[in-house]
Amino acid sequence: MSLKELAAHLGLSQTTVSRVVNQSPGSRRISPETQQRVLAAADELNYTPNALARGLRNKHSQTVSVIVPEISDGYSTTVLSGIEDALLIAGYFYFVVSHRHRPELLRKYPRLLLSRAVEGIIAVDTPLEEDLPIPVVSVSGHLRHKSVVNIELDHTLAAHYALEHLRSLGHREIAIIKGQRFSSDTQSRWQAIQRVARKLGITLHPKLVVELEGTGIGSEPGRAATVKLLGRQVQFTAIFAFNDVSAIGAIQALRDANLSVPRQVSVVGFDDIASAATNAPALTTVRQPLQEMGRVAAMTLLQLLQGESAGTLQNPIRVLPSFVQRNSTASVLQTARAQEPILFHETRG
Amino acid sequence: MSLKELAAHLGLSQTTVSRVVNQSPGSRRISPETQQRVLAAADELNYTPNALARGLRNKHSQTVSVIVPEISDGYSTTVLSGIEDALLIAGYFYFVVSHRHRPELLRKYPRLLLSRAVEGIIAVDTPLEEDLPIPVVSVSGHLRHKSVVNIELDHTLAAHYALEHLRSLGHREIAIIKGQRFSSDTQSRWQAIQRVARKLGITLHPKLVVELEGTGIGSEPGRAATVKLLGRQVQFTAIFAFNDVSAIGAIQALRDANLSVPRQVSVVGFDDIASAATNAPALTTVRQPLQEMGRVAAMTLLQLLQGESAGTLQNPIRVLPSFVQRNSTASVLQTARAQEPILFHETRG
DNA sequence: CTGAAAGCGCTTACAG
DNA sequence: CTGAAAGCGCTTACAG
Repeated sequence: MSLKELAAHLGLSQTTVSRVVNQSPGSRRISPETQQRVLAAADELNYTPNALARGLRNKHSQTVSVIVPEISDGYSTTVLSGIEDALLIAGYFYFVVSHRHRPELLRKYPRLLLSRAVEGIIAVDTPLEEDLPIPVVSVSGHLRHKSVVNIELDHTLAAHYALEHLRSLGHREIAIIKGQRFSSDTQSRWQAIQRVARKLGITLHPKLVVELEGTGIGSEPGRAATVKLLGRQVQFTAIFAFNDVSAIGAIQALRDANLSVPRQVSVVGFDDIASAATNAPALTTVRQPLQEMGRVAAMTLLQLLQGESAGTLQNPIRVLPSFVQRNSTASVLQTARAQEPILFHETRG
Repeated sequence: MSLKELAAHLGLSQTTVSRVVNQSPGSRRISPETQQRVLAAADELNYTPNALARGLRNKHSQTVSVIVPEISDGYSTTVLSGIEDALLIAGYFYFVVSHRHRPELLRKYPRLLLSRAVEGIIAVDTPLEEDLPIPVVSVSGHLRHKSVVNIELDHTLAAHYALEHLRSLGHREIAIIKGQRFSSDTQSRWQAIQRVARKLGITLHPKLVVELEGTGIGSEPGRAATVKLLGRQVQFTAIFAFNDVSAIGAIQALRDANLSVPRQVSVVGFDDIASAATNAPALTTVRQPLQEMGRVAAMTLLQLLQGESAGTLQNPIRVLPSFVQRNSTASVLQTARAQEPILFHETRG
């Protein structure tokens, strides 16, 4: 059922019918009776305007895209659920694409999306190389292009929560699991940790710093990093992990090495994904307000599409972490280690 | 950069340029030199065809939609990751919408999507009321419309895995947590459980059957159902939960009631979402090949879009579960209960 | 080997 | 108060 057919059916012009179904300005002067007739017929004949034609004519597609590293992880999807709320209310639909850290996908997706006439892009934890001709909002992406508005967590506060918590529990030998090189948050989080550690008088021994490697998903990279850490034979009583999945992996590795969490080693995660609360043990973690970050990102993009300039908005837009204390951390005084030193190298295969 | 501009730049007609950039049949007879010139210019001037115009003209948008109950849960997103692989390779993009079990969204989304000219829909665990004029593939949706191809798990085998496992461990008093009324899998899974229980000689006491209630996400509904179960003061040594998140909730409720899993109560989940393995205790569960189900759904939809008729395809397409034994189940002989009866009503508030 | 022209389904400036 | 016509950016049947 096209507009033309509907108009023919009513004995009216497409112009008139278009005006009333869209309640466009021009519809103000159309007689109420005609309006009723049109609306009734549109409803009865189940007329739905063709969004392709409308988009072509109006030069806007009411479509945006969300680009994420991986659709199946808890991080991206929590952000997505926040994005969806704001977007669908505004009448926008969105394409989801995931690049899985593959450089060729990162390169070609922006162009592909442009050819799909998306009006804007939300990039989640994704480094976008080129400066795009459409508005971009970046969540945890730390992009420095003019047209990009960044939504960023306050990493200093985040680091403060975690390190101060561990320090107050008596931990001094704290291992850090840094993020993968390709993860946008890795640098800023690591810098914040160094800054805060210095302020708190905590020394970060280089041998107690490992980084996640590879594009593996789930807890595997965290497990591998922790195995490597244990292999270095340097004493530690706590681990601050880059994110919850790697904290979960770290706990697996510690358990495999017969180290009890939190009795012998405390572990702090990051993100507070859904499974953090149900993990064994339940994860003490720095919570990112992921859903809120998604909602803010979507609302910001909507503003940009409304014509707001990226320059006039606050940029970056900061969001605040919170701290969730559960069962993966404990006082170092209560650990076995306080009684008898644990020789980590004993645990090596 | 439009086709018209590109053509003007080259001193050629739109027809010719269109033919070569699309390598359409007509391009066979265009001189190699012209082809080279066109391709070079297109590349240099960064020409990207307007997908809206192309879709309007060709009557296909190269777009489909995936409709899920909830974007932020592990189930939908694992299916989504399987869908994405197959779809993007074929040059299709997809809109994601989530209905969150809200009837008005379930009613209006199909129309909205139709007006967006989507060529097909993949419905994940979602009941679609009307028969749509485009191909629909349903994952765990159990839809019975002519135009719908269903991807369905073999629920009989799934029930067999779980119940036979529990029976072999000595469990006789097995509680069942059924799914929410609105969940498409609820009926078929429950029927399979009854059938298999009968075959295995297991009696399902009506008082040991509870159902998940409400649209709450995460583990909360499973926890609430288990609290209700405990309140009924009927003896049981095992729970077969509708899915992993409710199994996780059940374990929380049992722990709150001072019942140890698996020492006093065994719990079997369903799905094998990512957090099943890292839960405390790690979940014994019936695994659905969710990613494969997504991939099969996408490939099937692609076939239908290629003109294959739903009638000629196998329907439903069955996929097989597998069984993953972890630490949430144990032999009933080793339980405390074997020595001394546990009075569940003692645990009530 | 190449092109002029029609038409996909809309919206809107212009006219009456 | 209503409509005829142009045009958004494409593709393709038809013509030469």
